[in-house]
Amino acid sequence: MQSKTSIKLSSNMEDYLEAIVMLKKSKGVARVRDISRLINVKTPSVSGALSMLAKNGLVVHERYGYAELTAKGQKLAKKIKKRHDTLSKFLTEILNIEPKIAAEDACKMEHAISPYTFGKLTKFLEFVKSSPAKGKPHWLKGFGYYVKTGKRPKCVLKDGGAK
Amino acid sequence: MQSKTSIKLSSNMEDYLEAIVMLKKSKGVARVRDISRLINVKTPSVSGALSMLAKNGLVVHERYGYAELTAKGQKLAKKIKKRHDTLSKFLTEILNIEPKIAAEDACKMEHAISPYTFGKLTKFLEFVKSSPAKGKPHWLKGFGYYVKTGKRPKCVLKDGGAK
DNA sequence: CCTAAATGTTAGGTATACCTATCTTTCATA
DNA sequence: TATGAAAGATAGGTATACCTAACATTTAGG
Repeated sequence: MQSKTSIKLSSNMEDYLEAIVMLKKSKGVARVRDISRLINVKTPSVSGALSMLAKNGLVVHERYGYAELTAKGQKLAKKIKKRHDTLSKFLTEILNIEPKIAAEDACKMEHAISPYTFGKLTKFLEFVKSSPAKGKPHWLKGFGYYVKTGKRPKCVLKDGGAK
Repeated sequence: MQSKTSIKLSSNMEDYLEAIVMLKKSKGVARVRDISRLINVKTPSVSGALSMLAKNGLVVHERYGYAELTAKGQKLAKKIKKRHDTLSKFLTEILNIEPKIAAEDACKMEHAISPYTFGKLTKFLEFVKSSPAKGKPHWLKGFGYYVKTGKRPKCVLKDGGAK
């Protein structure tokens, strides 16, 4: 029926899906109560969300039972998680934001990023990580210094020429 | 009444505020019809939004008249615009995303970014722009090369040592 | 095994943010 | 200056995403 192309889920529904994944990983099962605590809503909201997700073929949920992802749900959840992780990594590793704030912001921003921009961000992180420097590349350390002191680091090697 | 501290506006209301600013700048006045066209909603939605914003003291709107920002509305709008511009600049200048896509993504992401993260992003752009190199710093050109070719640029100056 | 607390569901209500249909006002111009 | 088209407002409807209150089921201790 509605399983033709890749479903477009609302931010909220994506959050529920993410919560289920996290709980399965951490507790083995995803219960309504735990989902509600995780995303700070009351249990009736979770019940409603689960029937929504079930209607979309992403979740299986028997009355009074656990929430389980279908294959389709898992596939979607994996995409969502990747987006979250990439954004989170960018915030912590590039912008030097504390993990707690980064996690919060990633949670909100992950719903707003387009596949194209996600791709570019992924490439950017790849590029930074592939630096031949051990740990952070030189310029990124320079950014840390700039944030701390408000001044650019002394230029050991002038960054001028090169195509 | 509710004008005590800085108002927390919904993403949608922020969009209306932005639209008013843009129209004032481009056309001199902000009409309901133009707002509706700009953010792709019907005129009754704009009417509703304007009374909402008026109730919050951000906009003055006489029946059948133009929408005007109050001082408070202008202050808020300026903040929102800055957030938008910063995000947009990051997407275009750092991630090399085409202006059109960048604008769309910035529109969605700007509502999700926290003040803290916004601050860091601002600093990051500052840092990049303050590079002694003419134009983009060397490492950023390297990223462009990496996106195009999938390979790291030949390291003219080995990026290894340095604190 | 049975009951009380925890958990889950259902029903019904609120707020946001849209929409269409209909009515009112404004304004350009014939 | 009268009028019809454009613009704006209002009324009423839909969908999402919450909530509280009340009811049902499960489960863990006594």
